[in-house]
Amino acid sequence: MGYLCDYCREQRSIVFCRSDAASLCLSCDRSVHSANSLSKRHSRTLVCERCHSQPAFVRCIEERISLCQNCDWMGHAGSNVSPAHKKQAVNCYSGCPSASELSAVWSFLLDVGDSTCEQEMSSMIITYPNRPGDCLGAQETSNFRDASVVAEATLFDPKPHNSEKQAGSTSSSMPKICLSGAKGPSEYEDDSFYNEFNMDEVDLNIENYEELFGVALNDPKHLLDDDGIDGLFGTKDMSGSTCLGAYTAEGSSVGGANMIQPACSNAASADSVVSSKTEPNLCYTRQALSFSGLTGESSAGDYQDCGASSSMKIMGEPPWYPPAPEISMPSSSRNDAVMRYMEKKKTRKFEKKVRYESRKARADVRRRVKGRFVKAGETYDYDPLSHTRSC
DNA sequence: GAGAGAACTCCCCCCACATTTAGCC
DNA sequence: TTGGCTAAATGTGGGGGGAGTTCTC
Repeated sequence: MGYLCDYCREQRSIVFCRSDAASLCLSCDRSVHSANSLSKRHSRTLVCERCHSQPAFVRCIEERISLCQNCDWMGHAGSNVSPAHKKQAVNCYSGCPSASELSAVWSFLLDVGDSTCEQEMSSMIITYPNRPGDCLGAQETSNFRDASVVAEATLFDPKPHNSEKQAGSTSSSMPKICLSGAKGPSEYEDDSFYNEFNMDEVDLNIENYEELFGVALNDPKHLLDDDGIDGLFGTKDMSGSTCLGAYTAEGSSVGGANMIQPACSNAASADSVVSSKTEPNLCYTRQALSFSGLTGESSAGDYQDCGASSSMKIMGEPPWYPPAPEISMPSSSRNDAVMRYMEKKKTRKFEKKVRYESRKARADVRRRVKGRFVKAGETYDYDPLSHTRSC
């Protein structure tokens, strides 16, 4: 049993939201991030199953565990423990994906050729079934990032295509995308593949989570709040578009350019609104569905940045802290993260929409008396330009 | 447990004036 | 139909203060 959801504190945390620096269960994740358009942009991924405090960026097939960059490094590259473990990249996602969409995001963990893909997918999140045969071979493992290339090319090419062609020499044994629709590998060979992502067909019912992940939603906490203000509990609008994130691999033919785009990287998300506005996500939009991801050439920091590293750094955490056997993250740090999450939840509001920047620019330099504008030339007690008071 | 008061939080309102919009010719 | 002119409406941010909530005794 891992850590409990930072929000409901009842369910096991499954995903990690970097913007909120919080680990959430799936139902809370959906509840929280369906609140408004800003929260929908939060990039989430699986939570590291070792430290339970960082977003997982890779999954070790041998150990059947999803790991963050740090734990992966400490457990593999940084030690003698099976550095050649088969690994697969773990995608990020944003928005309020349905169960089928979520399964699509993470389905590369499964062998597309396996007819039980959907079945396995359903249990993947919870149990992480050991499927050594599903993943990359040892050769591919060392270059697992290429899998993202294939995955992305397969995902985003608007036309049916041969993934092997798209992937080039590395594609022959690359895992393909398996959608939760589980119609079989042939699904990817025609447009029906993308029909899976057609918003008209996307099931946004939260019940899908229960169907897919077996997460009980009976807890009233999972219901959206009525206040309509707090981004976490506000709007009941469930009709927002779904935005799934996945790794964007460098060299991808999609988008027509090689892009080094740390999709999940952004300035530290001390404020989710700001981070959402500035998040340089590279979104490939097809209807209402968009993907973004990491470059295959991203540095370790880039991968780390896909998770909470930014906020953790802001909190003064060293980027590479050694994990403890059971709890790698200091409890104080975790508490800090939870505190930040709660604080943000408390203070989050809909941002004020500035319609006329010119007026804002003027207001920003207008002199005031007790907050009120004063006529030009009159005495004032506050000058925004000099931040001084004249009387 | 109930009530009173203090402490705290939230949010509306005010101001001047450049800009925008609407109406008229 | 288009352009020019005028008047009214709009919107911008910091701080005060009222209203509501929470906490303490």
